[in-house]
Amino acid sequence: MATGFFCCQAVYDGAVTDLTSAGAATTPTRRGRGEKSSATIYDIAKLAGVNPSTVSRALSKPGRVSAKTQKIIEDAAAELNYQVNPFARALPTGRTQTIGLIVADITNPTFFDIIRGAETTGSARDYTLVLAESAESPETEVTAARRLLSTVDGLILASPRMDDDQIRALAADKPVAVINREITGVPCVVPDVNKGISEAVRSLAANGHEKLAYVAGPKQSWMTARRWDGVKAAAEWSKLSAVRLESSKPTVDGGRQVARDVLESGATAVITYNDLLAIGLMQELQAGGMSVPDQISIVGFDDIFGADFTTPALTTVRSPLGECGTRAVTILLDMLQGHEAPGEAVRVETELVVRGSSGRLLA
Amino acid sequence: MATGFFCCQAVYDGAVTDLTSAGAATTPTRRGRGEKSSATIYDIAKLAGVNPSTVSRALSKPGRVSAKTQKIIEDAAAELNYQVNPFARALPTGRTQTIGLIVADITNPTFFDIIRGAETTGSARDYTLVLAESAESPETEVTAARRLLSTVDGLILASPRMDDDQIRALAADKPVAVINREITGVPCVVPDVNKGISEAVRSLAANGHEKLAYVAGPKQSWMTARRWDGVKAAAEWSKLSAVRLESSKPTVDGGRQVARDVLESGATAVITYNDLLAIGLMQELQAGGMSVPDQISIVGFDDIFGADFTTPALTTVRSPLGECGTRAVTILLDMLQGHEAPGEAVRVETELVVRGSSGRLLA
DNA sequence: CACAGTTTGTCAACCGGTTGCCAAATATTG
DNA sequence: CAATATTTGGCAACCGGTTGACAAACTGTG
Repeated sequence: MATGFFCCQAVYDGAVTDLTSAGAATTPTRRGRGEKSSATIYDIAKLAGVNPSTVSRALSKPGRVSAKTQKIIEDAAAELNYQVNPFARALPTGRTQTIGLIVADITNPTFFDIIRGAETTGSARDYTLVLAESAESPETEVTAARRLLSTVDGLILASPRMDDDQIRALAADKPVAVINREITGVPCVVPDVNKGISEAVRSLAANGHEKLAYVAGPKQSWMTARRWDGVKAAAEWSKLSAVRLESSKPTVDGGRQVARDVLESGATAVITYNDLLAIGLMQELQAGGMSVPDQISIVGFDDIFGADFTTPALTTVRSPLGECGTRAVTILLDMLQGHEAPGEAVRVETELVVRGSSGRLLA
Repeated sequence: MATGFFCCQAVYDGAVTDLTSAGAATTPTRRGRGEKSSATIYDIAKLAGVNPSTVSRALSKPGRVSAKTQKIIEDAAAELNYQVNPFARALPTGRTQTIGLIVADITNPTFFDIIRGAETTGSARDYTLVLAESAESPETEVTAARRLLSTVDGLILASPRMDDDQIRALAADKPVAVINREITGVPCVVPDVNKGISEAVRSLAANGHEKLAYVAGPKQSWMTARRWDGVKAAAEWSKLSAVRLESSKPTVDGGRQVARDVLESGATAVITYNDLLAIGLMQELQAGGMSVPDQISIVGFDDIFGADFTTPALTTVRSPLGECGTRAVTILLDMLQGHEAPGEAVRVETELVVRGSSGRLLA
């Protein structure tokens, strides 16, 4: 039952540290064992000759005190190098200036951009990000979410593994935004796969492919179904046949393992649930003597870090994951300011990034 | 610099939410439906028929209350689904059960493993990780560190960019651990590059290489100097000549740009400051018609995610970054329990991972 | 059974801000 | 200039736990 939180708002910076006590009253603060004690609004009040509540108002309620006292108080705060104590502030108000983000796997590169997008957007609006990992387990995820929820102002779930009702329960408590999944009644940000997928399928069709395979991801992933739907529809439209293959896990290793099935399927073009599968698949096929893209074209999904490290570099449907993070934070912070949550899921565009792993069939 | 906006009218909610006008003496928390409003120790005290302070002791000071009341209180807590309010606890004690981690760049894969190691080790001991990014800027880093420091129990700096004295100043305030850099007086965890580097250089020498180039990283990186020292020493020992080349930035792109200098240097084997440089360099050399490793061998550093996506896969000196994260957290938590900080820097071993990008010279 | 020594629970004072309420100070108006 | 409206600052009660001091309830002993 670890709990974490925190916040920070560092408004007053600039003055040098201590050493200049200017000895007026008595040395005010002393604390338990940490030598360094930061100034409190009481110290400021004493220095400025006003009441602590006036200090509080001056520093948080703009316009509530006269410009004159405002100035006096700000000067005193600067001199004492004052920083609000986030805990003291959070206790009565419940506001923590913090948002939580839960991802399934910290080391999965898919989430890197989401994390960064969220962090950047959050700190631009003076919110701090607290990160937690669910280790791909729905149970851990629920626990982490509950835990986090009590210490943050809002929560973002990226590709959550728990079920819809659990998410709705969380959302009933505090603002929640979901990335990479659609749940009615909860604000969601999802990449709209259709554009990217149709571009991919059309490009494959134009290169002479007729038989397409889709390598699916984890069963409990909402996205794997959406992507398969998209591939099926686009293939139909382009008059290609499409077959769905299952992978054991959505990793490089899973991609290697599915290579056999891919060959057996007779498909000449493959779209995978994510880039890791595509990379593993490509490695295994190449190891078996196949030439990519001359004999088989491979298209990944997401455009993760490293997708262009391969030879040939991976063609992939890019999901704007950073934007997803940004959007989710924006929605959340807007909700915290009293805005309505968007009724519809927010959709962000995907697009095909053509690199070397897809092309004309030479066989 | 106006930070806090006025909002929030959520006052001490006595009984605003629901319709139970009632209005008897004291009915602070109603718990008609599930775990909506979190229970406090006062609720538990009432239910268990004891004083709140007894509840507090039962829940945090093991052995301070009798086994009998302990049991009663625990049952009551369980029934009310009690969770401590971290803010309320942090206020008087200053302890937050939280540690901060500052990295230069969230999207730099070098840090992924550090983050994961720290997160895992931390949550195993009931600490939560708070992540901040310095965006490679020393100033941002100092600000972030100061800000974080006031809200966490301890701080970890991974590859810090600020200068030694600033770090010491932080460390004077609260426990601080540093990764990837050595600073006297501050607990540090650093990969011991010597073993990995000598393995690499010896392997290159054994493959017939005589002229070695080292592609350096950012000037302000402490590690780039250490690695160059290691390469120089090992080269001397193995009777190779070694030349140092500068890169513009430690990224794939920086690696591409340095390819010219590498060719001009006449070296047949290259060790780079990190894997990204190695990957970029390899891409550029291959694009120019060079064959790796037949004409030139490339050895990276760190063994980041994706280092084996390349063709040939990258030979690299692996730094156990996850272990660095783990160790740093362990040191920090031990310090928080009153242990002494280790006097010497903690060294973790590096090792050569031989893949396809290094080998015998055929030219 | 009285008495000193231990446990165990209670009281009350914090930690550092926030905010409803009220009175004093100031501004506006007839 | 008096009367009323509006600011502005102070008081004090919180938020939910922690902890030192102390008394009541037990324990063991002579």
